[in-house]
Amino acid sequence: MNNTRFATSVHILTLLALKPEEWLSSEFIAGSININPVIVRKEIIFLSGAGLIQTKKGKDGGAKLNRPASLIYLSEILEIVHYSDMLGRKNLNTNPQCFIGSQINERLDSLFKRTDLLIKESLGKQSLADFLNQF
Amino acid sequence: MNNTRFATSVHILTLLALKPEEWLSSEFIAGSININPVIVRKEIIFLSGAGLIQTKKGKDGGAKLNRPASLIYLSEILEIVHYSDMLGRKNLNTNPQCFIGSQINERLDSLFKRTDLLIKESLGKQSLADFLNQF
DNA sequence: TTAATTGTAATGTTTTTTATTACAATTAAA
DNA sequence: TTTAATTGTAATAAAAAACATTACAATTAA
Repeated sequence: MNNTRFATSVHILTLLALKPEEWLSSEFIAGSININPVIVRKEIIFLSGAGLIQTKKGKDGGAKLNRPASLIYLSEILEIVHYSDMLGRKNLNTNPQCFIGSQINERLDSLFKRTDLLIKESLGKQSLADFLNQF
Repeated sequence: MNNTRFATSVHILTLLALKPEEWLSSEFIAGSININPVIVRKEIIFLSGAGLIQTKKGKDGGAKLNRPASLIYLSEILEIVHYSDMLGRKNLNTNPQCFIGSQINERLDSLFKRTDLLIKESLGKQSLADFLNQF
């Protein structure tokens, strides 16, 4: 993947972790990341769907953490933003009549999956609180 | 990253590893991957620049491995395609007046670098020959 | 009743990635 | 010497992905 979704989600959650009692608005969060509030709201929907945060509509609404930052792991964030195939994309349409072309995507798949798992295991040891404590 | 460069390079090298004595043309290789030959030639330039393969111009020219596949590691390929920030991109332009916004990219950088290193170490244990042997 | 906010859709813009065309330079072989 | 095949390279086009923007209904608090 080559987008900013992981960085954006981590940023959102770090802000929420810093003020666990407050409802932070998408406008405020967007101002910290310096991106459009709609992008933040869309990302927040995923985080909320995964149970990491809760949101409140209407005046003085916003988002806040649903559990302590010490119980939120970076691996969860990675899963929420659908990161996989960290080593890139495969060439679809490889030649089915070629010995290599016909099988390479299965082999790459296996390699990619093992690599993704390695990263997830590593991020599974790092909590949002750990991350925030580095500031 | 969200491109096919790693997959393409591995594909090229796997074909070369299968026929270590032959000069394979970009046209032939492109036919196996099913992409444009110019893309293959461009990728080959990087592989050649890194010393993994050699090329021969003119009629009956092409590319072949420069060392045994058992001495080529997947980590080298990763480096050649300039993969880094495997966890994605950062939001540049974060708010310098925000406690989080002003520091998050340093923290993410550190996290991203550690993650990249982990992957490189893992791929450093897998040779091209190992990969080909799975076919 | 008003103001602030989320949720969502629709559309537009920018950036990244891949493909295509073209051709000079090189090399092998007829 | 001529021909054919090939790399190396540039320039441009097309396609895909990512991000931004606008708009507004629904909701909520004050």
